[in-house]
Amino acid sequence: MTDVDQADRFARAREAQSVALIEDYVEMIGDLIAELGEARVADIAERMGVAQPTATKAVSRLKREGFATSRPYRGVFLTEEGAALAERVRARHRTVVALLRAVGVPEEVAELDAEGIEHHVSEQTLKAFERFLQGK
Amino acid sequence: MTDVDQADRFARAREAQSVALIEDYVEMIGDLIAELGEARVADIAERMGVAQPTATKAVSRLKREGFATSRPYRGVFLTEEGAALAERVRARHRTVVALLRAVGVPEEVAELDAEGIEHHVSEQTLKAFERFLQGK
DNA sequence: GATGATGTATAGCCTATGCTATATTTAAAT
DNA sequence: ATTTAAATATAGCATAGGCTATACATCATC
Ligand SMILES: [Mn+2]
Ligand SMILES: [Mn+2]
Ligand SMILES: [Mn+2]
Ligand SMILES: [Mn+2]
Repeated sequence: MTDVDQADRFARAREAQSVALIEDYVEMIGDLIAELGEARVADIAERMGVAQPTATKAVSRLKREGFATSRPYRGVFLTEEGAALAERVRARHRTVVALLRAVGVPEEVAELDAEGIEHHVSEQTLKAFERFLQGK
Repeated sequence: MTDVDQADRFARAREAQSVALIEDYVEMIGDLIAELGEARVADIAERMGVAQPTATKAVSRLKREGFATSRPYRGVFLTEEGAALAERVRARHRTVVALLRAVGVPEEVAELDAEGIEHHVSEQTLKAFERFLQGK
């Protein structure tokens, strides 16, 4: 393998990382809206396990990147794009957990590890996981 | 699932991320030493796909955390702890690639995704992967 | 051994993601 | 309607990880 190839891999992993937080926030805001009818910054912060100003800042980024909207002192909403991303991320999360379970990982551990793994599973790998799960 | 549980998961994923760069650097420095007899900052930078000062800064962190040693204008060396980490990381990387291949992921894609996934695979999941691979 | 090329370190900058402390707004209670 | 409590925003700080430009050291070459 050439140095450039490997450098590309690392660059890809770095990029995935930068997207990971967005994905987790968007998915989780979707959960809150589904469960409680709205997503308040305080709830977002509590579920993410971060301080409230950290959540506020994250929401700013989601807005800047077009995944969410909000007005001062009001709840947070997902744009169409945000809702679509949340759906994709949620489905992928489920598939990753199912794959881990299928190869013998205990449920608790599968859920734990999936939270990180999911962000590095490409479309191709996801498809392979789905085929594998069906063929069982 | 309680909010605290989920918050813990996210916290764990964040922690894994913070360790990920260290793991990649240490593994790669080990590769360089094995291949070239030494690891120079310039080579580290090239393989990581980052600028040279970025690699220098990373090496500083490795030293600070006890995984590497170096003297100004000389190569970088792994401590015992660093070499042990490199070995663990390399083995885990291989296992993750093997598991992906075993469930039908093409080799190229497996290598690409593994570079990110590996850092979120717990000991328990790794053991499950190994059992699954043996039982085939 | 002087010189030029190469490698490394340092300075200074940026963005992302955390935090605490505090101001401000909204909502609830009296 | 006030007052109080709760939620949110903002200010200011820290660390990690990027970058470019530049100073400095080492190594070859002549
Ligand atoms: Mn996640
Ligand atoms: Mn998830
Ligand atoms: Mn990696
Ligand atoms: Mn690796």
